[in-house]
Amino acid sequence: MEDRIERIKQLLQNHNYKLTPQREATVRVLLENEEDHLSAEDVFMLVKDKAPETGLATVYRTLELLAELQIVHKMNFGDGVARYDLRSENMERHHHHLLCIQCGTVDEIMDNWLVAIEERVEKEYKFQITDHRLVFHGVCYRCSGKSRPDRLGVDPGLSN
Amino acid sequence: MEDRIERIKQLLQNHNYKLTPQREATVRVLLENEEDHLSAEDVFMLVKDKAPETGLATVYRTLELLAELQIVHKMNFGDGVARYDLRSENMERHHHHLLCIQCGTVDEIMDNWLVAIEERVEKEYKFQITDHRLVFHGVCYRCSGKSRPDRLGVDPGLSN
DNA sequence: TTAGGTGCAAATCTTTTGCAGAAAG
DNA sequence: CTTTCTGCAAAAGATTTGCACCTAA
Repeated sequence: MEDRIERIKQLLQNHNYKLTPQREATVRVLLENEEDHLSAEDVFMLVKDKAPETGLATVYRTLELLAELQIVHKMNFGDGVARYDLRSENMERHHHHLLCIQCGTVDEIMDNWLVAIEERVEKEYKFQITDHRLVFHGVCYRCSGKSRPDRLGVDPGLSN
Repeated sequence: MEDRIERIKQLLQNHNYKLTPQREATVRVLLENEEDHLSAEDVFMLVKDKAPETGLATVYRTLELLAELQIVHKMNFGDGVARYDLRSENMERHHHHLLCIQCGTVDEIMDNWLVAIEERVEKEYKFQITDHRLVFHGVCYRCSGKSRPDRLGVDPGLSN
């Protein structure tokens, strides 16, 4: 937790940005909700708990900044708001989403199944890949009354 | 062309919707630009050529309707506008996107590479897939000064 | 005839910006 | 100090909605 903040602080400073209290609060919120895909408004409300004087515009600016520095991912699930999530430091690009069309939950899955496909795309389409976004739409285990799949790991919420 | 319109007309009528001139013009625009990924505003401007009295709100309403009926795909490439494209009738779900981070062009590729992956997701994550969205971000053949890859087919524009 | 559609303008919602006043390094 | 930030309120876009008037089937 603290070490990750420290690392992000370094990253900011390397680019001549300051780690203000507002930015730190924002980063903490993201860190504490790594499992979720928060909208700017979501983040704003959570940030207000830590630093009540923070303005919404600042949250937007911070999220944009963090996305530029590739500290967070900005995503769009088609519900009219951008959603943000921390890029966890190891498994970059091995990270896809399951969007439930019934309850709207977004689960994350981690796999590197696309590696072979990426190679083919690069070759056959002369396209130099830097990133990808893969979202499966469908019905999640909750909505079809199944137990939580082992692959998803323990239910979120308590860590940090 | 005409037969596809006829089929869409049937589909609408099956759901108690009418094929008004405005809707027909919208469908024709989508049909004539199958290769592209038009925004609502784009569609609106093209529809005005065919049916000048049409309002923007109607275009939005039509696109939403067509998306509900799964006649078009509504997509979000992160540039702040929704983009729409006809679901061509056969190769459903075998259809991905290459988004160039330099020129912004979106190319379509067709492949069923994900079939095996979908099976694993369904089994290992207990997730019943209905659809997926796969976008590769990177640099296209144009921006890296290469020739058009064969796999992409002839340059668009003239068909129908 | 009548349920479903339409255009227009106003309303909503998300995100961005201008600016004068802070504050981090 | 000086450059970078911040809050606020206003602006900008995209999309939706209310309403009185049409029109496809």
